[in-house]
Amino acid sequence: MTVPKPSLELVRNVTDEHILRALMRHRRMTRAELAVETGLSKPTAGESVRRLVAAGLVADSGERTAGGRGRGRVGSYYTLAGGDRTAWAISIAPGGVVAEAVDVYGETAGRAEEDAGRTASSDQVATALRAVAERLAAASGPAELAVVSAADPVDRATGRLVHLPDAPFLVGDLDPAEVLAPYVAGEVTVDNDVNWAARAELAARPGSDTFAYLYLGEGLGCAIVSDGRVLRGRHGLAGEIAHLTTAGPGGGATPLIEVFGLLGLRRPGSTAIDVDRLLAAATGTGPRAAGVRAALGEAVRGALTAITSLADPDHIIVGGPWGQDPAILTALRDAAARHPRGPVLCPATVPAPSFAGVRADALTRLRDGVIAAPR
Amino acid sequence: MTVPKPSLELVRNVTDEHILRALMRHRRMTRAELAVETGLSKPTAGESVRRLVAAGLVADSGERTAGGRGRGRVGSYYTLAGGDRTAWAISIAPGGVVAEAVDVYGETAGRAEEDAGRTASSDQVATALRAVAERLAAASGPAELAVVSAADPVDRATGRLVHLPDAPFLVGDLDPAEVLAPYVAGEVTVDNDVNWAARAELAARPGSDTFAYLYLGEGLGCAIVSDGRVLRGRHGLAGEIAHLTTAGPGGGATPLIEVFGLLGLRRPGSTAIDVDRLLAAATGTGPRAAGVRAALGEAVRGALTAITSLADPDHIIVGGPWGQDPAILTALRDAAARHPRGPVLCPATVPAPSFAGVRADALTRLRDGVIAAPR
DNA sequence: GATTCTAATCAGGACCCTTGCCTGGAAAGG
DNA sequence: CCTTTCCAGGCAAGGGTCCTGATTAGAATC
Repeated sequence: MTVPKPSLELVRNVTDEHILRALMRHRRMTRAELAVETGLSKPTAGESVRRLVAAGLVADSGERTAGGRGRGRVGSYYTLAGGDRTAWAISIAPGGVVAEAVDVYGETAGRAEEDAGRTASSDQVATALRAVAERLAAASGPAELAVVSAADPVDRATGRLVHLPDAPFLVGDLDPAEVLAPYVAGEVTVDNDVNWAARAELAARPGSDTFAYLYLGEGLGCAIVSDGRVLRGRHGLAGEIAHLTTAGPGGGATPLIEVFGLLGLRRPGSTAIDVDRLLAAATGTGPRAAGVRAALGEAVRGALTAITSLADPDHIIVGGPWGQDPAILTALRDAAARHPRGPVLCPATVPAPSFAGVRADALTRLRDGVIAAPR
Repeated sequence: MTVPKPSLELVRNVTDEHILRALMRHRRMTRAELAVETGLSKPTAGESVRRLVAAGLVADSGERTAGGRGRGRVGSYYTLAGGDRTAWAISIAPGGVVAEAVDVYGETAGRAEEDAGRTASSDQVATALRAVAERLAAASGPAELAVVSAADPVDRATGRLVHLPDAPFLVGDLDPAEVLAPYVAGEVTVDNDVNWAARAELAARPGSDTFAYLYLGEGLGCAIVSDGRVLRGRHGLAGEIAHLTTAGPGGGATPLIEVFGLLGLRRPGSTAIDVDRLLAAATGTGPRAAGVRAALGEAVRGALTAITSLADPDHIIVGGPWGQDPAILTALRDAAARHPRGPVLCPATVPAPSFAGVRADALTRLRDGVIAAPR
């Protein structure tokens, strides 16, 4: 039964939710201001505040109105009781860890970063994550919950980073939830960085809710957003395109990731793409660079075709260090134009997109947690 | 603002919805039975019935309880006032048109079929559709709404069948909504038959909400279901896999649909696959048939890889006249096993799946229309 | 000190749901 | 034939929630 039982509790909860969300937007408000903000009557708003104070979700801040405002009776400012609780937004990449603590008002309550060097082992990354959590906990207390972006495929059920055979594995073997457990009271949500980037672009472009996000960097990734939802798949591995069949340099059917091996653009002793070498080889005006760009275009075209065929996006956002390079992007556009339903490619717009995505989700979850609190 | 304004009207609407849905499940009920069924109190249920009768949504059927039931006071049986209104579920395929009228109770109020011959033109199909609508309207009155399955790609915005370049186009140029307009009062919903088949499989397998459906017949189609939702894409063309890059008979990168041309398995003068010839060529024990099966397996493997990479389904359901052939399915399984994240293939289980899908959707929409009626 | 202005509260009324009790009417049993 | 049993339906009271409109409380201004 999807429809709730009719009851007055239902409508009361709706009222309380309006009050709580208004306090999230404005930090401190009097009963009268709350009534105006929510559109409720003054007595109703006042009664809801009384309930919420009794439940411990809202507190009289002690501050009084007056002082320059009007000359009327002093009003009491109310605030959320758990206003100092925070959610953590964390980005884990091979280069290091970035974390921010956000409060229910959406403000940053703390920030910590830890460099891990370009070729860090998974142990080093775990250590960096632990150090960041330690500092953040010291600065702004433990977290209610954490939302994590990782530069590797993430198992949806466990939140662990997983290694797909022969695909780039950048951060390495890691269970963020386990590392963060001492510092986080509630749930730790983990997802792939490309999915978070796609969610950030989704939030940044209202009215555009069906697109794909193609990430071209050390690793290859793709996120599909359809009707405002990110496709995750059974194991959370949707968009792991390394093994997609495409056209290799010789025209033969080749898995996408192997094309970079054939072109000599994978980092030696690693599964990752060597971005620096790729940029050096593919940019410039010579015929050799043009040849590399054409080969990359052909290879990526297979991925674009698959995305277009299966997901029918309105456009494909291309992000990542070499995908956004102007010369390469042009080569990709040329290749895409040779397909009947060639997609529109556009560069990513949100800076630090995956971090923006986790941060927004952390805030949403923190706020929803307050609304869902028993009362 | 996603949360509704708190009001008592909200809770009253919830009550009325419970009463209406109970009457959809049980056809006729007394006030007392409704109270038990909905979990509401007798006065509340009775009051809701009074409101709904006044609004014309519910009617006293005239029937009285008594007669064998208990020995108590006679009760009045109430029924939905619009119980004779119907929604149409229609399947349009090159072979012909099948349509059913369903009422709010989920029962079939009428059925009509019209054969159109194997190689019907789009005009002939339109004529068949009109004839079916005519007969259905004569038998059970005009429809509140219609839900249509078509064996071609469907433009999401307009509901028209669209012709993608060089892809099979089976039914032909047709706007079902226009043909049905004289017979249908409300909305005409059109979608691809493979999407409907996937929705039917989704309903048939509770607990399994992330899979793909691959249709292998005269046309090629694919539906992706993730977290219980069918991926439709910007134009409704998600899953149109004809141009997917795959491995051709010679090992070169080839669009999927062209493989059938290279193998000589497309119907002459048409863009469709010749299923009979394909089955004749690919089944049997000789080495030639095994070779064809291997080529088909390699070609389809590209599609399976793309689906697995992009959508990460739990399993891939294979349907369609030649996809379900045991020998071919075995060849597909062999090919899939050569992929690192090789998907589990299983044959379709729902008979007449796309019709089951439209029928269920028509019923849902008809019922939702009753609930949403002004009162 | 009177006036003005605003926050908070009070009073009254309209709904909506629930529990509990009562009424009407028909079958079953003596 | 009369009484008992049983059940649909209705009535009344009580608890909640919301709203409008009026009133009180307290501080700044004149």
